Amino acid sequence: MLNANIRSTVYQMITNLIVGKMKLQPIVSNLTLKDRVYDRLREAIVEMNIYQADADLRLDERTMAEQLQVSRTPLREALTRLERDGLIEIRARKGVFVVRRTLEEILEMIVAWAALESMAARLATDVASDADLRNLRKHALRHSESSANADLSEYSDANIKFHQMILDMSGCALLAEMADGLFVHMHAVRRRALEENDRASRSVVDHMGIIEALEARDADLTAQLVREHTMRLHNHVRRVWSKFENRRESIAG
Amino acid sequence: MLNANIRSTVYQMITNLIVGKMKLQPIVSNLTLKDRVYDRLREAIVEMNIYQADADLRLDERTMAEQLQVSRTPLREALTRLERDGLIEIRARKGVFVVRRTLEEILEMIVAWAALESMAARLATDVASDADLRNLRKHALRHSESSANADLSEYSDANIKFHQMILDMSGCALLAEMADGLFVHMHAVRRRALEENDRASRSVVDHMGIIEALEARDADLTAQLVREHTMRLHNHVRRVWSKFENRRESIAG
DNA sequence: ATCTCCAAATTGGTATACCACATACCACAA
DNA sequence: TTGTGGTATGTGGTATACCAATTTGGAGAT
Repeated sequence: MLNANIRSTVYQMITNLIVGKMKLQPIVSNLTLKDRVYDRLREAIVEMNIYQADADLRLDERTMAEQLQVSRTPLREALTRLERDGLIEIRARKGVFVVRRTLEEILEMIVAWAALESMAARLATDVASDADLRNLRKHALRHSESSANADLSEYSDANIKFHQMILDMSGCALLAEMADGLFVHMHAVRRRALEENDRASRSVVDHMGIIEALEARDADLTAQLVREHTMRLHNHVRRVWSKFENRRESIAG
Repeated sequence: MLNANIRSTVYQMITNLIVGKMKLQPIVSNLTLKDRVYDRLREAIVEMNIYQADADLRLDERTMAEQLQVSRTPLREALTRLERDGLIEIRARKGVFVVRRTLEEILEMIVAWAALESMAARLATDVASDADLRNLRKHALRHSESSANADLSEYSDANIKFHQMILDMSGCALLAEMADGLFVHMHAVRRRALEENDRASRSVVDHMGIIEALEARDADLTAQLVREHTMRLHNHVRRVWSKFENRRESIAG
């Protein structure tokens, strides 16, 4: 099958050659089965509601291999990567399990996130272009309404986007990448955190303050505001989740 | 062989039981071949001088499998993890290559490190015990001489330890863990960075300032000093490495 | 009814065979 | 000599078979 695809692609190229107009192509994708399995599993795990009390955290290699129509070998290599991501845990002869993060771990992730984004914001005051800042302000204004309209689903996405924009504006790709790695683990947290009383409106105010500090090119102030903003989420999550943990019930349900 | 090891371990346990002196069992290590191969490869790669002009960055699966006396399967799973760590790159049907970080990437790692350790130091001003701080000061004093004695090898290790202590004192394991992940990539950088004129003595001064800020429990000042200290390394590396990059020579030789 | 113990099923771990693509090499022609 | 094409070989990718440890369930004893 793959062979046939390559053959037909090459055939197409030769045909183009004969006709005389050569354009060249990027040829075949380098994506291997392992990569595709990894992407699909990662997506599935992130979307899954792992904090449901009755959630099935157990993954069976042979079942998955059958569903994905691949052998266990590339599947296991994908699982190895997911394990390194901290999304699953592979216990020898016991099974593969999606990991449930503890409240403590979630809080630590938020702290790390605060550290990274705060530094990103600091750098951004120096390297971000005026156009970047205009973009950021535009984005924040456009979506500030959705928080008032209680359209929290939309605002949640816009909120995430806001923070990603700051990370990108730092010009330091690694900061953004590392923060992304943290976000993945907080999928179940992010939206819920907003769905609480006046969190959203407070968030809008914070964002405006950050934008103004950025526009003023005030590195220290910007870094401080971003850090405090994220640490407010930290405090909020600690307060709210404690209740759930104590009741030993679903956290994200 | 592995089987024999397990057998002898179990035999030991039974013997202990019969003799009457029960000690409890760590049982067999849950370390699988994959894990052990991963550890050994990681160590080997980190120790390897990848920036030598004539360094062989190519790794051959079958050769390694033979040397390690394991099949390619666990080896490849270890390689998958190393790839996710960013230490190697697996190119389909081309080979496995140890990645050479560019100057740009090294600089970004230092920035991220600064972000993490600065936050760690900030937290430490709040949660570190007085005993922790005494320990830190003792460590710094003990090794400040080696910088003067030009015993840079020893001071380099002590220097790393100093920063790890701060990360640990934050009480946030994730910060320390993420910083560790960055350190691995900078093995070839760290020592060299010190082996330059007065870097070491300047470093000692910085450290003392950080300790004093910690002891004063001044969060903002501590965070600032740690950040500035690491960013000085950033500037230093940028200046020094640029020469090497231009000459296209060894960086860590 | 309950407990003990063993055998079969389950499950991840490992070894091995084979495939398709990449590369190097070489024969041969211009 | 130089360039072209084919072919042999090497490499990572994948599939599959088997292994060892664990779990499970039920037969048999108490």
